[in-house]
Amino acid sequence: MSTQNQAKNPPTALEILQSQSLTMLVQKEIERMIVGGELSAGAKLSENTLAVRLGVSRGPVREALRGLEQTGLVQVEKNRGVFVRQIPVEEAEEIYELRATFDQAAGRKLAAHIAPAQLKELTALMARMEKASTRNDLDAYHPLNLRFHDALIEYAGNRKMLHTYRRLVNELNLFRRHTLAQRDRLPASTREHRQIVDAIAAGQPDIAGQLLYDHVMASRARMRVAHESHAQSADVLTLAKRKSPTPRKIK
Amino acid sequence: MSTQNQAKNPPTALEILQSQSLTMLVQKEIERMIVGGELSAGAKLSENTLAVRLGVSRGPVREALRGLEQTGLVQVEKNRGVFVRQIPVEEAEEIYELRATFDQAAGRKLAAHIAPAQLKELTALMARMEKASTRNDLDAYHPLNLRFHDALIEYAGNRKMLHTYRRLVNELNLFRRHTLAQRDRLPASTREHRQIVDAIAAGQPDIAGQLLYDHVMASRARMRVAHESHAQSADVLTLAKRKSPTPRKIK
DNA sequence: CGCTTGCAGATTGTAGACAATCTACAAACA
DNA sequence: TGTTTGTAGATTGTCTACAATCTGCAAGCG
Repeated sequence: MSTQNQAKNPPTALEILQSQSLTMLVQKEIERMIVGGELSAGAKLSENTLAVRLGVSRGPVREALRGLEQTGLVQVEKNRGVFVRQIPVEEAEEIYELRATFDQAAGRKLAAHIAPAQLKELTALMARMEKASTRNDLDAYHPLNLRFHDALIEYAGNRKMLHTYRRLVNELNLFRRHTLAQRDRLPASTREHRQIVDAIAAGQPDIAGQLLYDHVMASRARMRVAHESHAQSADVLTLAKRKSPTPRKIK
Repeated sequence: MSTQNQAKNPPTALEILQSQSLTMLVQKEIERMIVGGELSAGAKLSENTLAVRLGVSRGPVREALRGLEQTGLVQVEKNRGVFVRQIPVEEAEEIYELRATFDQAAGRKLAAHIAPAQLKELTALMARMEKASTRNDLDAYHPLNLRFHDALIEYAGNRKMLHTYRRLVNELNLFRRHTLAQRDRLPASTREHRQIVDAIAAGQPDIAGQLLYDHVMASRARMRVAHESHAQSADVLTLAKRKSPTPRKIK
């Protein structure tokens, strides 16, 4: 997908018909519902309900769900159904650590050689984040932050890394509380971004890499704190909302 | 899967029946056929043939193929069929670079704190590789090398990283020529392994990480050389063997 | 009163059938 | 002779139907 047509060549209607099978469309739609929050973590996905709602039969729905299982968005339990995956905090932390590793590697590469246009784009994103930060506008800040880090990986020029990174970030969306971790830490986060861009512009690979690693790991630490502070009430809510808990009931 | 029952608790027959749906079994079987070389890169996978051969209907086969598509092992072309993916050399290089990043991170962590039993296991694997190296026995060396690097990632203690790493290595199996790259380089590779284990044992994170990164990137360079030296004849063969080339024919 | 057991409804797993599309070959034409 | 076009066979995409399993509730039993 992203290996072809990178940000140019709008695919023709013919190509769309050729490549977009019902299954793929269904998969994208379900994925949209999940990451968009329409289906919350732990929710059960009924094949029949989805099929009726999307106007197709159960076959394509089942195939789409198999695909989503491999991407880590849903969890299939035989004869019981498929559920939106619940990411335990330990797994979220592991993903953060992986992201830190990716960002570190990207930072190194970019500091060694970055195209002027790319550096300009990073600087522009950073400027917009600084504005959002002064307004303490988390809703504006968060998407910019995502774009900033995504751009870092993209500019590093390893498509496999970019693909893997995006899959991980997508999965992390299932762990809702991580977004809130940034609240009240926008100034610190913004400052770190500036240091990172400066190190890249100055051509200091080790420093840029280390700053990025520390930056992401700091987000991870904030996420954990936010999780723990809300742990009691939030966990009770989560458990109550889930219809059938992961471990099979034994009567 | 690997998050539960890690190398203990042999799953009971009951748990097997509960978790193993036909689709999953079919998916594993097809995957085995692919990585085992029974189905070579570019080969077409006929739903009907697979279904008959495995004694099931087309439904589970289609679902399994959808899953394999997400893991990157096969490529689905609408109304044309699914094919075992062909990994271009550029993508193989990207995977090597990603592996290098993973190994670097794992080396750092292990040098900081590794359990004695784990260090002992790494040392044992290394000793067996040295023996294979003196006999110039690539068939014995290669699986040991895989286990060595897999153990490094496993011992680093990030299950998400391990899962991602294994998926990448699995995908790399589709790029056949990379195994041969090690031939005649066993002594160099073995020497590097010893340096790596020494750095880990000595508790030198930066050195262990750097050595591992360089080690994998050296494998990548050898792979590229091996690829280029066989490029002409091999590519002609590959193209001839493939029944329907990726770009759609236009009459 | 609490626990077990059996049944009814609903949901998932699988198979088979039909429609849409592609591929290949052969016939027709310039 | 080379190109185009039409058609037959095969393959894939999707739907419908049936079998297997699960869930929840109520009746029976201690």
